[in-house]
Amino acid sequence: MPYPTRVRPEEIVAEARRLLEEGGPDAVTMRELGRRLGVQAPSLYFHVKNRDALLGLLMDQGLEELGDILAMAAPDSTPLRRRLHAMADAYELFALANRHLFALLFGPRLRDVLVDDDLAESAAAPLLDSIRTVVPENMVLAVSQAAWSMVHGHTSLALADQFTMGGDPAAAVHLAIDLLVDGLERAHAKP
Amino acid sequence: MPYPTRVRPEEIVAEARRLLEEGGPDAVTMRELGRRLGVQAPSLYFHVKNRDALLGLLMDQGLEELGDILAMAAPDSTPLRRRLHAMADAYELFALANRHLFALLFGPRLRDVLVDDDLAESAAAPLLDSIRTVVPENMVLAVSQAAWSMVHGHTSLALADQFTMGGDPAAAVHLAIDLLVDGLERAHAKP
DNA sequence: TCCTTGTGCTAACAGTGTAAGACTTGCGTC
DNA sequence: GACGCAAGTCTTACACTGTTAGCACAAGGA
Repeated sequence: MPYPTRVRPEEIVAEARRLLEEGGPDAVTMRELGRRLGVQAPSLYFHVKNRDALLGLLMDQGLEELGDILAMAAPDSTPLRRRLHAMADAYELFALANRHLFALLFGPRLRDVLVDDDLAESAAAPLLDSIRTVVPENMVLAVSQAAWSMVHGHTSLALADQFTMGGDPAAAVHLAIDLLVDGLERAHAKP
Repeated sequence: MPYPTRVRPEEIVAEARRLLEEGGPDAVTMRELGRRLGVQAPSLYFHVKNRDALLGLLMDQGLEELGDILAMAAPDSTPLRRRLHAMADAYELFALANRHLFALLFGPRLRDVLVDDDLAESAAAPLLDSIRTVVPENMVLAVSQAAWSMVHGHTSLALADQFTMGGDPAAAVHLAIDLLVDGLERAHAKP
């Protein structure tokens, strides 16, 4: 290292994430980032292609964490109903603890920024595996998409503060999951 | 009007909406807006408090349209299942035809911008009314929230291009709706 | 004719992302 | 020790953003 390196890429990503959660996407500016890292803004471009690419790195990191959390939340042994409830809760918990990162992940696609497909796939794996235990293979995808839609919808509506009419939206999701599982178990006697 | 007025507020909103759909939120800049309306950017501030307020007006407009569309899509006469399917399709159609406006409506809340509560309430009315026909009053809210979550989740995931694993996500939603309605009808024999 | 009022203008400020190019510092080699 | 090379940082600059302040103009009423 031929120069007293003042900042490493991981530090940039870490600080950017802090900035993101503190003040939303608009708060992660290259200048403020540099300021906090004791470096001029343009210097950051040596380590990171540009701001969008940096956000892309944050997205990768977020997706990986989300995948881990979902995997942890749903151990194989428990019955489907419980697994889905646990995953739904974990999904929402992650979103609440990382509002802006979550919004970044599932918001309008950043131009020219795409997350790693493998990451996305492995994040989805726990859900697919759960569903597979109770439904014939040719319906796994559809049912998984339905369940994901359900949980994701509830989460992003809750995040956007859209449940202004009261009630207990989280309970509503659990109820819907139960209805869904009931219907599936009745329709397809498990082999 | 003591001066040859060059631009009216409705025109500003209309042009802003065009800008929004053409290039996303970042494309609606005060200067480009002025350029298209034959007016300098600062002049717009005479008619509109600021950019965020302008986006707020767009949101009001969008919410109203969405409400109308949902109301049209679900005539009272048809059975619940069909109504929900129709509303789900309409919801998605609106979102696809107004991607960025939809993202604005349900994305992370703009600071200091809140949409008209009455508008939101009347947009939600058709769904609530539909649900009411098949479920006891004390469950209407929960079931409505579940259905909305379902449809909204599917829509925003589709919009964000997240269904990369193939399948037919729209069909998955319809399937889930059917399971939900089946479960409800079985559990609560309608009075 | 003059004054008020509505509407527009220009100029300016502070902030943004980022490209270009100059500089510092340390290592490896003669 | 001197030299060059390359990594990492710096300064400078440009074009763009939202927004405010203050001025200019046109028309209608007195």
